[in-house]
Amino acid sequence: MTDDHNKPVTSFDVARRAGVSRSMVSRAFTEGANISEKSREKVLKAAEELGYRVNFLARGLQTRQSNLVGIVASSLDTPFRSRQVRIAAQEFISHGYRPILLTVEPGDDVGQWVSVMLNYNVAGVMVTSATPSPKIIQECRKLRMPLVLINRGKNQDIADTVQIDVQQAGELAFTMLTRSRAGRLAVVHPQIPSYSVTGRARAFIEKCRIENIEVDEFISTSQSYAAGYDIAGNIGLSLDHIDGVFCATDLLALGVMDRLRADWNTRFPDDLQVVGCDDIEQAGWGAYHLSTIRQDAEEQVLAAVTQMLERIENPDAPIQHYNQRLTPIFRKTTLSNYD
Amino acid sequence: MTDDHNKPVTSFDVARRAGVSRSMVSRAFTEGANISEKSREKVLKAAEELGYRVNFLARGLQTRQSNLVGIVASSLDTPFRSRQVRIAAQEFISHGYRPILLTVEPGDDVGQWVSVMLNYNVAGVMVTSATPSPKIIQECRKLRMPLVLINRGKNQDIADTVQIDVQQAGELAFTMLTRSRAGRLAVVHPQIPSYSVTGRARAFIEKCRIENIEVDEFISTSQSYAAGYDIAGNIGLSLDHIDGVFCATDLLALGVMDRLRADWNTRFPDDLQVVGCDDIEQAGWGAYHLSTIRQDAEEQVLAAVTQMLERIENPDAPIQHYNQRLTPIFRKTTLSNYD
DNA sequence: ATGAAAGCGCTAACAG
DNA sequence: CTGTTAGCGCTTTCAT
Repeated sequence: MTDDHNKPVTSFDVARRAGVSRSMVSRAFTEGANISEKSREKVLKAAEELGYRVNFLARGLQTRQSNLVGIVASSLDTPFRSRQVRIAAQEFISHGYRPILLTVEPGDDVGQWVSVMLNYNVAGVMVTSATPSPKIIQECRKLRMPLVLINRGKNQDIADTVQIDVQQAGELAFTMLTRSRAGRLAVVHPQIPSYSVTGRARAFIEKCRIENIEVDEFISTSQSYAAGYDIAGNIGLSLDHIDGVFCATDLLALGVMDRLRADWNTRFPDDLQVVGCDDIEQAGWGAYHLSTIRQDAEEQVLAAVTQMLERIENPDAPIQHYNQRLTPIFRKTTLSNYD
Repeated sequence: MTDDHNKPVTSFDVARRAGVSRSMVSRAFTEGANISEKSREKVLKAAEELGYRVNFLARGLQTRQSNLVGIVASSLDTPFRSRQVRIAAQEFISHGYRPILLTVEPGDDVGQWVSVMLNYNVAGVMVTSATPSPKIIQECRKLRMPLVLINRGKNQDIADTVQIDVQQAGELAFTMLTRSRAGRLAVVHPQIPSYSVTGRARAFIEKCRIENIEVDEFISTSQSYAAGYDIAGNIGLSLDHIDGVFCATDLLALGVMDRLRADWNTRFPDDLQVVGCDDIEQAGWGAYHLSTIRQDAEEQVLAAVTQMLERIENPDAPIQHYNQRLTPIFRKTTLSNYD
């Protein structure tokens, strides 16, 4: 090994050592290329010895397609989101794509990050965070860059989307809460509007209105556990006339429960029924046994990945919207189930 | 707009429309390049009109450096891991790097993924999952590819690492548990060995031995909540002669607590003291108030990113090991604190 | 089956 | 300050 130079080894080096042309080493690393088994082995051997690796970026430049995809996500350290991202990454990888992960912090402009992705020639980008501006969505469309939005509503029919059926979510929550005993309801949802979480709360309120049930509205500062814990300070004050509460997010529900237990010794479901939404892992933990509405992360992400793959395949296909159905999960914070 | 062809627009197109050379458009997009304000604006305008974006991959090919980095992580949907990854991604991004996220699934070969990163000319890779084989670590070193390992132990002094002080962790757990009343201890840790989690359990046991305190060992199937819940079935049987238990992971501790409460009506800390490790968000939740040993994810990841940046800067610097100190967090599952 | 040559989109070195 | 030239590492016609 005299050639331990610092220069990265290129196909040229391999070609020389194998005594063939650069084309041959390219072929040796290309599935189903026109090359004899003998030559291929010769090349592979030389490559091995030299520690050669195909430079995918250069390859992409030539073939005019990269197998990079973008994932832009916010609140990555939140149970539901991290689940989504894990599945998405895994799924992309299993399809031969490599995900670039761009995390959105509060105050960031999502569009900016989507825009950055464009610089990397990604095959497509999936966003599960705040909604990018119509402008950037337009730009993606113009550049024929596949873009799929998760739980951002059908954005003016301009991008592929996967979203939960917010209507169904609201109605499900209502039914779960009122099935056993009608009552005086409440809902807690975050102040900052967002398609899916504000949407389900709105739908719930609407349903109450239709059914002529009074509903108190509690606005939390965010959709976190801490926010639930905080707002529960107010809920506690209304405990005497509230039967059941729908928390727009499991995390919110968990915070609410802990605060109520701590300050008012509330028992669930006897003193208060509660229903969450998402079905994060913690909802099923023994300390909570939260009844909730399951939003199947796997189904959701798989649908999104499929949409993206299809659009990469056929950029001119009509826009798709996948409306995800929800499942009620009866655990121990509601009085009875449907049977 | 007659030129709405499908062809992606290149610097050549922009150059022509702006009436300058390709070099000029390159300069226009390069920080601190030698170009007049007037020309730059002309180029920028043309670029804007055409919807031009610099192709970073091509740029990287030329400048022989990409601003891509790799993150390989397992169990991404776990509280601590997702926190690490969020911080890492955020940190890399803020330094101008774009992280490619490769998730490791059980049974995967970590080395394979590190290897894949090499194809993308990443500036470096951070791994927080199972330990890659010495072989791949060697290869990275040979290719002068910066590699930093989090909580994988000092791998034969062959890669930069950041890890917790397992010794301190074990001793801290011991002290937290025995400070108020000496007793009969137990430890639960997963079967599958891993540097940091097995390490802290071993250190705890060792400390008990030195101090002449008996310690029961419970082996769980993994480090998850569910595994803790399961193994607590056995712990329950020994409840009469155990005072305190150290769970190698917060998640494990939470599972243990829930099971013990459900089946034996155990009260913490009165019936049993418990100490976890990591300090995930859930440890602080009202249903648990788990006393634990904090492993500061932010500090840890920042240290790792810094190591990597430094190595990119200077590939030949001596290997670094960052030994992270731990902090005891006294909540309500231990009897008293240090004061 | 193999090699020569052209070129993907970009930047850097060199003239002017 | 600007244009010309020469590649970065790779794949791909097109001949042979």
